[in-house]
Amino acid sequence: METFEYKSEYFNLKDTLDCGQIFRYKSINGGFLIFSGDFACKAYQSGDTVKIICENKAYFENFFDLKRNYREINDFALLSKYEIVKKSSTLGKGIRILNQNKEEMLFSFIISQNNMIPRIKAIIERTCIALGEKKVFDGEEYYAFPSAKVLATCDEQFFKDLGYGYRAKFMVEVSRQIASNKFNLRCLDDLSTKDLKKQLVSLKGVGEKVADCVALFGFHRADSFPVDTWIEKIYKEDFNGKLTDKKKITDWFLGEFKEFSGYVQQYLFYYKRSLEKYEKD
DNA sequence: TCCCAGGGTAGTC
DNA sequence: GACTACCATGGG
Repeated sequence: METFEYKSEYFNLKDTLDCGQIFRYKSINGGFLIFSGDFACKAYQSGDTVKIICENKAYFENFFDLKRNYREINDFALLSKYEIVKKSSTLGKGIRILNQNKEEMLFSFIISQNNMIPRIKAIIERTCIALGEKKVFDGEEYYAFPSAKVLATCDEQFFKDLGYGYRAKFMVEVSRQIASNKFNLRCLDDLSTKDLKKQLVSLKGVGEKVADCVALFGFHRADSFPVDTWIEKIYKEDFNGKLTDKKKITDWFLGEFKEFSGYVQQYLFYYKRSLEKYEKD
């Protein structure tokens, strides 16, 4: 077991976890239990300092993206000519884009299409319990995210019984393509973001938006800008945007925010959803 | 009852 | 290329 601390005004654990990029974590006394692929860690924040307990320090240093300069990213957004970008980057100052498991991101965001975050979490949780390897970390039992090889042994009805709905057939197809090595997620690192997305979109159930999310959260391609229904709403309401084609909206944001696009997207997404929650409470 | 959710596919033109 | 019906499920 290893414990390490990271001190930064640009790391807020709760905001990083709640901003919609990760689906497997839960609150424990005073902190969080976080899962990624096969691994787990515990993380606690007090003030500017986050304490992380894990069995694989190198993995979680990379997972939390601790070697990147987030001051530069946040400053870029704070200097934006758009009021909404300033506000959202102030609220989300401590958001970091996690470096998550590529397979897990691919399957998670296939599930995400036309779905709701609490329901996505529930489906993933049921999938891990049904198929994932049972593990114990620091006294906590958990189930790893199942490999494509294991997912590929299941039929469509199995996924439907877990609540996948019409996405069940995508899971069957994609898991079998990966398990049979017809599609290899580990050979895509050297591709440009454009070519990476082209490869991802070739998979059944993966369109532009899902590919953007996998590129951003699995490959850390910050020159990605996923446009979902929330971002579409922001584009219309807060940027007075007139485009209707989602691919053109993505391109417009990429033109505005360049290599910082992915970070700004998360600031905006979190801000808009936080407002909605606040209004409901 | 209709509308919405971190949308995508397949068919049509 | 753009447009559209349809796709499961659950919450509001």
